[in-house]
Amino acid sequence: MDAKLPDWDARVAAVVRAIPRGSVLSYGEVARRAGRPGHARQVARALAASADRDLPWYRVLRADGRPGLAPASDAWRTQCRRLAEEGVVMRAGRVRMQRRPAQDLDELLWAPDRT
DNA sequence: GCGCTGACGCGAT
DNA sequence: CATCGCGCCAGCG
Repeated sequence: MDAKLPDWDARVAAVVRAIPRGSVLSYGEVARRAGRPGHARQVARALAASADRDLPWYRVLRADGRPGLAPASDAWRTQCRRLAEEGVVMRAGRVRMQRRPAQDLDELLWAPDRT
């Protein structure tokens, strides 16, 4: 019904804050946990829009394990540094993360959101 | 109101 | 593995 979900940003923030120290999540995974499978881009936008400094946004990476920011950019370096501080190991500019064990294609296509 | 853009994802090449 | 291309969706000219 109401597709506006004014608390979307808040939800994303909550999910991100819940990421344990030294661990990471992909944008897509965050979107899923926030109740909107497939909305990875909106997660990115939410993070970019958020002015919350305490938000561990750096624990959110792309599905391929690379930071979503422009390589060598200011924020990019910050992200790598903070991750390193938490013991997250990066290899060739990307974090080793296990790719999601492809669930049923059906579910992927229908992607019902659970509010 | 329309079209471009982007802190994405994934199969195909 | 590294790249490319296309699909998605909401925010913003």
